[in-house]
Amino acid sequence: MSRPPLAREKVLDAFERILIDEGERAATMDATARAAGVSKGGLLYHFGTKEALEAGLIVRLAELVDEDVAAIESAAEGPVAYFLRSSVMENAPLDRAIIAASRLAQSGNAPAIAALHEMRARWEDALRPHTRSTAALDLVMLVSDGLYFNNALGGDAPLTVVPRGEALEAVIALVEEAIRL
Amino acid sequence: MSRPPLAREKVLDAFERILIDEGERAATMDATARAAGVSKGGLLYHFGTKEALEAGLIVRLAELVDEDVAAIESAAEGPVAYFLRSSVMENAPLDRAIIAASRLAQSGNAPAIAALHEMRARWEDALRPHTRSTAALDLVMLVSDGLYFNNALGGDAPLTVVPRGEALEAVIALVEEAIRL
DNA sequence: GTCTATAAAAAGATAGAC
DNA sequence: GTCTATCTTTTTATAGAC
Repeated sequence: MSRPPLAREKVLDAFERILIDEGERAATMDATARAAGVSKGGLLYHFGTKEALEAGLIVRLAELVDEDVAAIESAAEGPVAYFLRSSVMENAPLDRAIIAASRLAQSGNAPAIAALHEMRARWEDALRPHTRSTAALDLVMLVSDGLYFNNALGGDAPLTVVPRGEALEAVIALVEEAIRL
Repeated sequence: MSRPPLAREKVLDAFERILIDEGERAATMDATARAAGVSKGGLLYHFGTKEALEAGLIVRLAELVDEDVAAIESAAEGPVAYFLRSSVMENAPLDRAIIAASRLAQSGNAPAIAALHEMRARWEDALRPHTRSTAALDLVMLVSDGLYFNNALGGDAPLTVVPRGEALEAVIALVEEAIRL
């Protein structure tokens, strides 16, 4: 696994950041190049089209999902609690990749939609053995979705103040009670 | 309350539809005019700027939220069950307005963010008397968010197959058990 | 690998005819 | 109220120098 060129990663970081903070519309190649500190020509050497730039982000997401699923399966506190706690956006690389990909998905970007689908399927597979019924698994996934996508909506101003700390632990306790095997 | 001009409503419908199905990027004034069956000049008579067009959508959302909160408060089956069941996107006018507004919110559109915040606050106020704790209210809101925004992501291809029918009822039963007063 | 220059198309908006 | 024509700026992309 060779280290990718630094400029390439900087471009990808910038593109991701603009998608998250300012939305799909603002995430132009021009704005991305400027934010990455390279010229448009420089960007176009690494990503020849906008589609290639978007695809670069999806590849990054897929790699981070691999790591995440492994962490869920081996969590000491139990997969469900770990999964819900890690569903609160912490600005971690995976969180950022998910939000950026979901921005692309909303414009109908097929690879982004497929990658998010697969991510969800893998989470479900990892959690299924730890829930007592389909409804229980659905409940866990829905709460996770709520935690993620609520905070993802507003950029600076999240749509809602998602429960944190004590409040989050209380919700996790309610869910664990409801789904106990 | 006088009936607004037909062309104006057609423009708003078209703008909303493109935002939902194709995303923020595709929702240009040109594309909106074409989809509404009017010329760009015709559109600009009703909405002089893109900002005005976006504001028109937010006004529509606010009106639909008023109706929805009234329906929640007077639901025969109980506010929580009604609220969760109606959180599954049914392509109703309110659902469409929420998704369209959330597309705008993701670009940092301040009125859209404010309107979605207020909507959420009003839902919480309506449901609070019917939950036994803050955590219980959080749980209900998170499940609702999960139901909404998951289906909202993909346009044609929703991110996940949100539980419907029997499966949805099972989740609602789990939640009602967990939050019982 | 990275740059400048530039082309071709699409964006938001204005002016004015009907 | 609705249209066509036009202007300006932005966006994606190409060409070719360094």
